[in-house]
Amino acid sequence: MTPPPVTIADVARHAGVSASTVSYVLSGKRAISAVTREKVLASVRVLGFHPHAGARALAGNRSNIIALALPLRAGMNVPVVMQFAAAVVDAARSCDYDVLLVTADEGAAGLRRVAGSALVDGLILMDVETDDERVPALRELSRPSVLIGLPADPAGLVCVDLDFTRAGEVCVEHLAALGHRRVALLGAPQAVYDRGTGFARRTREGVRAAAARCGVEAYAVPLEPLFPAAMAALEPIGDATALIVHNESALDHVLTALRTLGRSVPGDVSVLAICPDDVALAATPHVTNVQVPAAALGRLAVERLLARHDGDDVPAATLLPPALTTRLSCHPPGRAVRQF
Amino acid sequence: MTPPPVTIADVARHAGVSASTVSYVLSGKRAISAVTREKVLASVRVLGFHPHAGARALAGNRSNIIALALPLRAGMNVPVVMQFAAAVVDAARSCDYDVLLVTADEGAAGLRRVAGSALVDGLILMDVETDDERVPALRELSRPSVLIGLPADPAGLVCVDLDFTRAGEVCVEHLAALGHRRVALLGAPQAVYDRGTGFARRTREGVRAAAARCGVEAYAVPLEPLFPAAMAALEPIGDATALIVHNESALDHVLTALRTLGRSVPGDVSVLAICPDDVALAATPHVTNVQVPAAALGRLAVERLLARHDGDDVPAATLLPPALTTRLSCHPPGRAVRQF
DNA sequence: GACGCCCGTTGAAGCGCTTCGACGAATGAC
DNA sequence: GTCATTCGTCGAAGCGCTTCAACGGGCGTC
Repeated sequence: MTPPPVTIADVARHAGVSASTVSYVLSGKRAISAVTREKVLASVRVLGFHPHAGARALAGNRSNIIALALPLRAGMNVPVVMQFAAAVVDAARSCDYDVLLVTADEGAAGLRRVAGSALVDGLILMDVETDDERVPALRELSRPSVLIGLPADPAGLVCVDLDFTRAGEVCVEHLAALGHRRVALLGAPQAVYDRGTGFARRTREGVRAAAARCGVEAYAVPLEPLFPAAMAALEPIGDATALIVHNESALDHVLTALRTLGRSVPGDVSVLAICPDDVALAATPHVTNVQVPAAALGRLAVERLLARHDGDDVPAATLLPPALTTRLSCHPPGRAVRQF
Repeated sequence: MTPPPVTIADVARHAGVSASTVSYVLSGKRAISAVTREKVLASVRVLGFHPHAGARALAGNRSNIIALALPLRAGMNVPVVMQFAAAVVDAARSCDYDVLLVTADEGAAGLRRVAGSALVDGLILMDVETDDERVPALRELSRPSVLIGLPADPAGLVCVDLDFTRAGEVCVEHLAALGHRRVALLGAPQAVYDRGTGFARRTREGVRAAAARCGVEAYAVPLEPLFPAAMAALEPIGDATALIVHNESALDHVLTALRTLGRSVPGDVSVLAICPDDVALAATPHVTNVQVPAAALGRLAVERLLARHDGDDVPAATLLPPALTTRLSCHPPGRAVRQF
């Protein structure tokens, strides 16, 4: 019923060369004459040869798989996680790597398992918490790893992330320059802060630091991504003239809540978001935002990982500078603006 | 720097037995005396032995990995996809399988690659389109596959899904029983219908069929998951007394839009959703819903796949019957209800 | 014209595991 | 007491690939 699988020996026979020649053609690790190469490639095509992944991993001592540890728990900022995942898969595939999905539930044991069994050549972790049990485990693994995020103690680890502290500062500086003196940070759900997730806290610290520096009064309010929660969150900060929303699932709800309260954007309130560009552009009006560069970070993580796997050394931490894109949702305070 | 990996031979030596005995202890495929077993297991523990995945795959002719093909494209109903992914990973892990992430971008070639190279023992596909190029490819693969969803021509394939046709019918029947005579289906974004995604169309057909049968007038409107889109969608269906929302990302926006228009739920309009329970419970008021059983489907897909891999034969298609949970958002039409 | 070199190719040795067939010891039947 | 069985263990073969060392033939050099 199923045809017997094609092996490298079949290809070799068909092309009239040895198996090692086929291997060298495919890997390019040795010079092969053009004529032989073509013969071999033709046979590969004709026979539909796919090298056996297990055999390759065994002999070559590399599986060409990387593990991606994702927080699949409910309540995560799901679309952004997906963007990261897509970026990682994309970047990995372009380097001929596949991606093994590992959930955070499996914890450190799961990482030890996939690394210890040589199932993967390296690991990428997302959403690492301040006191994540997996962080010490990573240091003892026989495979390299890269974190997307910044744990409390990044010693001995390679991390990439957006510079959220700076992002918080940039937001405040932008608003301060426009003349705002009272701003509110609408952040992640409370649970995310409690969990000690780095990016949420760092943004908050950046906001506070820049506010102090710029003579701006700053509130910080956690926020569930639901309309009633957005309404409730706006209550205690009624006098803020600008909002920084660091919660992409809630952005639209915040805008709706403002509309419901009869406060126009940017006429009465300026709104600034830390979110992916597509979210900022899907909102009405288009929201000035600091981009969360999921694609760039995913790609960078893969690059760093493969570089480490090849024995190159790489910077311990790379924090991408935030980029603020001005759109239609921010204005100086205190003067209503006509919409065009 | 990195200690040399522990092999089965090391364990055998340490335990004073042969390598095959270790293998049999670990696989349980042959009777082993209790005393030997304990000795071996102790050595495994002491040495921290993890069998080499590649070697195991090569010798055992099974990788213990399944591929999960996900639509990582933007605009998908992301949280539900995540729920499915989590369920699949969970179920797979509980059977000692790992999950390889394959994106829809890779298309049929990607599936051929992972199956052809024996990287995976089987494949699970989500979000298959009506004329998906991958469907014919699946039939020729040397590995079993299971679809979550129902393609136009499921011949020769194993599929599991919610019975969305029936779900649409159940919604209309429920509303008809309450006395509603004009209902509107607020569905997926237009692009999803255009793409020919099965579940969206089947729901619509179910709604239409049941409406005709029950003497109910039914509109069907596609819907983007944004507040302004929700507002716009409500306009042409102002006289409907009940809404069926089959778009979980838009549910909250629809409720907000109704509130904005001064129409109370369920006083003026009944709202019924096809969505996961947690989404229905997060809304205000809690929304009567037909559950999308992501966890059950994910688990079922894995079970079916592994059964096929073991050579058992399994039903070609399994459509789970929809379950409607009555909450607070539906009432008979035409009489405003006081909120308690 | 002989020598050494390099290029393209090959055979063979593993990589670490599973599994088959075989073997010795212990057990039960008669 | 002998013979057939069963049980627990072992040795060896082999899964399909990569890679090393080696080899033969063409070339340039003197």
